[in-house]
Amino acid sequence: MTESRFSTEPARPRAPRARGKSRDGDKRERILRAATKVFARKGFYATKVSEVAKAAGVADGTIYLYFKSKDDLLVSLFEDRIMLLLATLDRALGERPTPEERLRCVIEMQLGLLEGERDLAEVITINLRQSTRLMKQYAAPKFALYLDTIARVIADGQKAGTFRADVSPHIVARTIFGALDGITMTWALGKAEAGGLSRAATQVADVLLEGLLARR
Amino acid sequence: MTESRFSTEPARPRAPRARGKSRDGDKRERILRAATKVFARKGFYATKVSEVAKAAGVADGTIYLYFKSKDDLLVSLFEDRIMLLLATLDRALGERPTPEERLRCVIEMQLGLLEGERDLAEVITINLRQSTRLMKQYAAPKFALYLDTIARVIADGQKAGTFRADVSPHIVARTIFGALDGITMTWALGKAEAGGLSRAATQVADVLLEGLLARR
DNA sequence: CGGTACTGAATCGTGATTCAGTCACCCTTG
DNA sequence: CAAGGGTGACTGAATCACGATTCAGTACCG
Repeated sequence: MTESRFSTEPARPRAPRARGKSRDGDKRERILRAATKVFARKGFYATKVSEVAKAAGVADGTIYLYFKSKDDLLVSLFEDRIMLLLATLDRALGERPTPEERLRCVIEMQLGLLEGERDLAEVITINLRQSTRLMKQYAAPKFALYLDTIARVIADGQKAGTFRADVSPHIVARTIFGALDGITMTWALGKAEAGGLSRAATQVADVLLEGLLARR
Repeated sequence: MTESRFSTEPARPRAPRARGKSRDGDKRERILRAATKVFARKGFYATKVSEVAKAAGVADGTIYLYFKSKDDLLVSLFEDRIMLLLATLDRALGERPTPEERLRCVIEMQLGLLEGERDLAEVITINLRQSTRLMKQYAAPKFALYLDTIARVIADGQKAGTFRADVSPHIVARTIFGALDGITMTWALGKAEAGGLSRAATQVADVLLEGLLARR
């Protein structure tokens, strides 16, 4: 957890080489899944590496074959998932022509990804925010990538004349992201009823779209 | 950090009795301020109690005269500040008659409180989200209080016919809170330019208001 | 004095990380 | 085909630094 005082990051452990069936990708994924579950239940700080190991059905030491440290486990979890979201989103956006559809797509996608994954939602909206250092150094760049994608949707809509042009795409992107993140967080902290997120998605989209449309 | 297995919480340490000038309220506040600064810089987990003590100019043990534990320090920080925000907000809302003004008031107040206090902003948007347990047990109730206040503003506006009635005040409240929280977080993680928050406030308010107004 | 606020060095449990082995598998060679 | 041995994944008990918390003692005030 201490600031590394070396300028060169220690090499991320190479995952054991894929062999035949891929026992390995399997194991890394199993550890990530177990970590999500345990982190969500107990919090990152209160979770012992050995508990993650037990939940994943591997030995304590095995975790260090796949991840540099406990921190790295958390960060990898986030990076893996957000990159997946980004890829899915990019693909989906390709098929939506109008700005309205595209905005709705963003909203439905972010909430949809977490709808069935309460644990993941908890980890990302709560546990990930451990330290400023962790956030700034590792999470912020990926966040920025995601925010840029949203901002581009807004900017395109403005250029097309669909969205009002008197607001900054970046501020709007942060607003949208924050709104969704907040919805997710309160959902995860509360009863997390099934379907709650998608119901919220529609309303959030309705309000934001209405607020963003250019008045003629 | 472990789940307390006792049904009765250990009594919060009584702050040393106020005497004459109030040396005590002073000291508690000094510790809270020091904690804010250090937590923001290093993160909660990586901060040693002794560092907070040094920053506050008191002995390590003194902290335990005012707070139950390191956790309690973080939670108290949050509770103190959000209760202040709530009180200020309630007072201000009393003077704003129209729903539009009231909504703008909420937005300006939440962002305004943090504009000059980057450290506090970091602690609340980032460090506070340590563990699910901490959040659920201590922070969530205060959050709920705050969200209710916002929801009431929305509901009143709907009753008055100013705001559209086809969205849930609670979902809208979460959306607004989340948007502001997200704006604050990205601001704190980034350059945190002076004035950045109030500039954002105007735009967020413009978009949300436009999205919420009833169309006739 | 008696009491209260405060101090800070010592304690003591903890848990991340390491590493010396074990195991399973496959390739080589006779 | 069997034996030998090399390779790399995996194991889990031991280490060892760390830092929250405690508490015996000091200082000060009335």
